[in-house]
Amino acid sequence: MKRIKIANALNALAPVEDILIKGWVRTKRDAKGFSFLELNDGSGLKNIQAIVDHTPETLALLESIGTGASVAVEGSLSASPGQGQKWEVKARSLTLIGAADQVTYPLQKKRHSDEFLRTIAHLRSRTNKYGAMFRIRSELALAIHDFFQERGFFHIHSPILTGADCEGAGEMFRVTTQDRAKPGTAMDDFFGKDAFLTVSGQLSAEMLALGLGDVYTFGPTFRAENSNTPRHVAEFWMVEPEMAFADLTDDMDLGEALIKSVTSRILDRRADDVELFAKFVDTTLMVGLETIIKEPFARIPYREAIRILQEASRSFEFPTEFGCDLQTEHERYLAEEHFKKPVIVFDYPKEVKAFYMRLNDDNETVAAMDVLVPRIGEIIGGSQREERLEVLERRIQELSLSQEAYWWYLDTRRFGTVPHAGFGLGFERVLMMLTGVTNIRDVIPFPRAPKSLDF
RNA sequence: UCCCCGGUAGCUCAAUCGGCAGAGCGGUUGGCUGUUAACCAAUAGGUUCGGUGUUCGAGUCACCGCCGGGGAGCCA
Repeated sequence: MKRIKIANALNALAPVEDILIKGWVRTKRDAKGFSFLELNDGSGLKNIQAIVDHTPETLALLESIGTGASVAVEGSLSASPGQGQKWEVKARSLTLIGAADQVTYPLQKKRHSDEFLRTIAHLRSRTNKYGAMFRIRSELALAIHDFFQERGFFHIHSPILTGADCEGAGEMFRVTTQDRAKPGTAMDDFFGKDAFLTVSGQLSAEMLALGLGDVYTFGPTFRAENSNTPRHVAEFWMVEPEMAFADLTDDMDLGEALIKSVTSRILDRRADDVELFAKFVDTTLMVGLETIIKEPFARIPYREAIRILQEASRSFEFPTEFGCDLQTEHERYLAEEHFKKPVIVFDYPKEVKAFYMRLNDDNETVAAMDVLVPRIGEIIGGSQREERLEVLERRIQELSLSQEAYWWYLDTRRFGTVPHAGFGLGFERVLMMLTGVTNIRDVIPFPRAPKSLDF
């Protein structure tokens, strides 16, 4: 008989005479003459309850079946006389697939701390919370692809290995095939030059956008920064759309639409999983998500943000003068206290932003924009790109960067340049936003961070 | 990397002034029961993160290190 997934079995409209389910035992309760087995196969949050009548054979089997064991149950899907579930499986046969020793199996039938579960990341997807998390994670990835496909964006694969530290986004991991114990130069290495893991797919995305029109990348990104915070990991996933013939307003419109779209999609498709987080992780989650969907995001120029901060009734540790980058405390004040909803800050001083961002007519600011979300902070960072060859060359010079290294980048401004814009969206930070989980290490199955490379 | 807090049973935590190392949950055993993180009873379970030191005596005090959490920086 073909196995049916538990999520589908629980959705049945009528009783089913013959059904086969397989899953892991979440809990076993013994009654007089029979036992209850609650099974979960990961297909959904809800367990299915199986009723196993005691016979000499099943009693022997049930001895070695406890929390964590994997089993197969064949029987009939029947209306449950008990409270709490519509359907249950009346077992005709029970098979033990893999036992779990009750003394050493680390997952108990009770709540565990996130810190402990992180030490058993290989097993935590068997808990309600992490099962829900990784189902939401999967749905979010699909939601992002659908959002862009519906708008005619092409999904491109930007390289993960990159040749030089010219991506301008922080410390990089070096990739080498050389033996640490033997001396050798970069010339002798695999690529004949230094190689690194990418910190951004943006430059590639720009090149492709200036040929395909609208594109996006969605891939792993690596930062070798020694960041020890609940918001940073060394390996994370980033979504980077890039649009030709677009300006900063188009960019902000796209970012806002994307966040709104994926939020409603998750609430629609993974409602029960999100509900778990709303119930046990952050009781204000639903209100916040409704606000994100319904309310237009606030949009203010950087100068206005500075003015708001200066007029704030509270004081800040860091200065709030024109030219200062916005600190975490400033971003949180704007999103959480002042606007109480997502806010897009744009037109930043050129000094605090990257060389490729388009210089505004005031010669002081660039067409950059950050989307700040309550509780999370920066979730999107983007800009209109500098499309004017002379201005771009001057900016590269001002920042003492190498013209030669960017020859191909500059070529696109040399031949048929067009205004274009894009941004980077932190995939894990969206998951934190959607679930209320406050540590980024708990939204990715196997987090990589300084001094942490297990599993 | 900097600042603050923590590390005690499988898990979550307690232990007064430096004086016999405990509880709840989980496990095991037995009982009860169409049960819902079932219930009742009994029971086992310890290198108090590691090292060095102070002391008659250290879970407790000092120093060094490791690990975890929170805040900051860097950033998505």
